[in-house]
Amino acid sequence: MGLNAVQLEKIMDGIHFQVRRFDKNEQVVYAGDSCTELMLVLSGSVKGEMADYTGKTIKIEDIEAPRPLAAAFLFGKNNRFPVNVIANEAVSLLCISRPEFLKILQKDQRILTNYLNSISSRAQFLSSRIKFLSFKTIRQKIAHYLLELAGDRLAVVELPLSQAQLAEFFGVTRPALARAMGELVAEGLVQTQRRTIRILDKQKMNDLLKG
Amino acid sequence: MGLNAVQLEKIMDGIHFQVRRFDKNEQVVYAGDSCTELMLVLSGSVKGEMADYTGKTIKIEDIEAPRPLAAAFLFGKNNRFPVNVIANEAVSLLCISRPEFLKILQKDQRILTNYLNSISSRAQFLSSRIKFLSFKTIRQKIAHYLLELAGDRLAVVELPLSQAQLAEFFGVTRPALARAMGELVAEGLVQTQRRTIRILDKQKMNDLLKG
DNA sequence: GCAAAAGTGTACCAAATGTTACAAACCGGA
DNA sequence: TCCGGTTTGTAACATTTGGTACACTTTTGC
Repeated sequence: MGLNAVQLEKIMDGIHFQVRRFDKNEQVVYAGDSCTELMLVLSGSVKGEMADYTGKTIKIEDIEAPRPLAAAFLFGKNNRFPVNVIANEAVSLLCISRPEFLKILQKDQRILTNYLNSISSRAQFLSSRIKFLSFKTIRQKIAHYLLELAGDRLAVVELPLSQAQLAEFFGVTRPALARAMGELVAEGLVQTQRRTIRILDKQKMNDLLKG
Repeated sequence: MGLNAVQLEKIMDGIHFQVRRFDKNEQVVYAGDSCTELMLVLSGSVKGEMADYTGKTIKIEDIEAPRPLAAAFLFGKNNRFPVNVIANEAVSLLCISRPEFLKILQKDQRILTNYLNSISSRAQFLSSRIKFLSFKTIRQKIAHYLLELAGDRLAVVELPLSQAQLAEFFGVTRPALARAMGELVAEGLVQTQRRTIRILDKQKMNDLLKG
C-alpha cells in the first residue's frame, strides 16, 4: 500500500513481467491449471467460478483491481488453481513468475509486508470461518454472531444483513433462521424489531455456546 | 528445510534474537496477547489450548520442534494470539521480532520460500476443510472422502481411521455415520468389510455430490 | 400515493441427524 | 483357548432442520 509511480518503477527495474489483456467473458485460467505466476488485476475485474459436480458453475467471488489472484496458491503444497477464472469485463493482468516475484519481495520490504499480511489475513479469515461453522445449532450460530457483533459494551445491535443473507452466511434456510430467532425472543433472551436486536440476557446467550 | 549450521550462522549474523526457556506446564503465551515476534520451537513441545466458553479448556494442537508458533498471526489484520500456549515439557523457543524476521526473509530466499509455503499450505488446508464442511449430508461427506481417498484408479480403499475417529472428523456422531454407510451398502454403491471398502459404482457416488 | 417488489413472521410436514442402548464381531494378551 | 476390551452394526425414539406455502409489513420505483 502506498507506493507511488517512481517507487514502483524503481522496484520493477530489472524484473521480468508481462501484462495480459482479456476481453469480457474470456477465460483467464482453467481450474487445475498449474499456478506458477503471481497474477495481479490491474484494471477491470474477474470472477472465480467453481465447476459444480453437475457441470453447472457457481460463482465464488469477484476480484477487482488491484487485488492478486489466488495468492495462496502461488506458494504452498498445492499449486493448481481451484477455480475457473473468467473476465467480468475488459481486464488487464500483471503477471510475474514466482522467482521474479521472490526477487521483488526481497528487494522491497513494503511489498513483502503487504503480501505476508494478505495471505496471513486470509488464513485468519478462513480459521474464524471454520470456528463459526463448527457451531452445531442455529441458536448457537445466532448467539455467537450477535455477541461478536455487540462486543462487550453494546446491548443493541443493528443487523448489517437481511435475514436471507444472514441465513446464507450461516448455511441454513431462511425460515429455519427466523424460527430459531423467534424462539430466542419467546425465551426472553433478545427483543427484535426487524433488523434491530436488543440482547436482554448476555449470560444466557453465552450459556448457549457451551453445548 | 535443508540449512546447515554454517548457513544458519551466516543468516543469523547481525540479527537480534533471544532464546527463552520454559518449564513443563509453564504458560508461554496468553490468549489475547499481542503477537509481535516469531516464536520457533527449538526443542520440546508446546500445546495450544482454547478457553471454552464454560471456562474449561480444550486442546487444539501440539506443536513440536522445529515448528513455528501461530505463524499466521505474526502478520495479518489480527495480531493477537487466539489460544493459550503451554509447555508440554521443558522447552526452548527462539524469538525474533517482526522487523528482524523481515530482515531474515529478505536476506535468505530459502527461508522466505519456506515461510511463504508454510502459510500458504495452511490457507489451502483450511480452504479444503471448509469445502468439506460445506457438504450438507453425511452421505455426501462419505462420498467425497472415499472418492478422494481412492483417486482415479483404485476401487478398494482401506480407511486410515476408526469409525469413531472418522465420525469426529466429519463432525457427526458415530451411529449416524454407520447408518449412512449401511445405506450406501444397501443401495449397492459400496461393499464394506470393516475398514476395507470397495467402491462399486463411482458414477453414482459422484452423483451424490451434485446435491 | 400507489403498485410492485422485497423482507419478515409463521405454520405444516418430511428428511436428516442426534441420543441412547444393546448385540455381534474383532483383537490382543494371559 | 478363553477372556476382556475395543470396534462395529443396528434399532427406536427425540430433536433439529429443510422444504414449501402463505399472510403480513416495509421499502422501492413510478
